[in-house]
Amino acid sequence: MSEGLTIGRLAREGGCKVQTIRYYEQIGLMPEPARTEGNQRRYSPRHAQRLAFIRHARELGFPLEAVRELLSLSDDADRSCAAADAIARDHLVAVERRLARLTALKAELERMIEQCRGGSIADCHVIEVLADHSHAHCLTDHAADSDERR
Amino acid sequence: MSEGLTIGRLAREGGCKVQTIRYYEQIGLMPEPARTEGNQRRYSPRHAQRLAFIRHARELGFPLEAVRELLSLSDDADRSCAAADAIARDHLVAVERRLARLTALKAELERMIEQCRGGSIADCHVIEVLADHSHAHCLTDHAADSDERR
DNA sequence: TCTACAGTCTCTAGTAACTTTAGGTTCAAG
DNA sequence: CTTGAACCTAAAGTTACTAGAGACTGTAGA
Repeated sequence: MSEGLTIGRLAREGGCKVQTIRYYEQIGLMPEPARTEGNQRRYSPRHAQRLAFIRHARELGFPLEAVRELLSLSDDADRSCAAADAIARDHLVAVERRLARLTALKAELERMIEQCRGGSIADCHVIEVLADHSHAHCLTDHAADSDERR
Repeated sequence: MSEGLTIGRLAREGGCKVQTIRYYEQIGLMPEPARTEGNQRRYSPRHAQRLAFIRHARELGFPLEAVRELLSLSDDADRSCAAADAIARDHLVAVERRLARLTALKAELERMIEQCRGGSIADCHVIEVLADHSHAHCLTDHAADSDERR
């Protein structure tokens, strides 16, 4: 007869783990829900909505801090759209950088593998390419670093 | 008059931070270098080569564990190239998955931003798209999750 | 009503790959 | 001989969770 969703159901709906929800609560992204007499969390549809928002933003790759900002914007419907737009634009730029980098990596990996035609390590191109950075056939733009790592 | 590279110079050459080198030493990726009387590290060209290998592999996005394997393969020039090839192939698959995902994200972000034409949050599409996952215009393939996060 | 057992609770620690901080020591130049 | 940049160790912080331990709750079937 209990009211509301259990954390397990909410997790299934939101496409995440139970622990993730508790984690979001702990860091203040999700509000504390009601509890049963036995101290178990029971969630309302509003909670489900908020989790959906968070998960969707995360799936789009927004870092949690950006999600937090986005949430505070959406809580206050009168403010201008500009801030949300700026966050989205920033993120787009980051995504584009990562994309460019990954595309280059893919090309280089394919070339490395292409050249690997068995034989011993002594003339393995995979190893060789890695060992000698200045190798003429290195396509990677090393100026564009610290994107992948961040 | 000291022999060898200081850690600072090695870091500059390798394109990483001083602390990163100490970290690699700590986890056994870089061998312990000689020390001066005053206990400072002094590196040989061999160290520089090894760091270059590691950094290059990292730039290509290989996780440190893969780098470790690759290093042990390259230390032993008689073994078959097949293992290195397999690692590279695995990694290529991972890169391709991330690439596909990022491409979809970019499209969705662009669409979100495209639709944001000022106005208040109440009708901001950035927020709206995030809030309503089932929105018809959501392009993201949510089956392909857990790539971005990992 | 009893009992199983899946689900829940809190708390702590672990993950990758570093980065940062604190508090001190060494090196090389002027 | 003094200054200041570069170095040292050790420990904690970062992101976004994930996993485990050990105990408790909720509910469905016998």
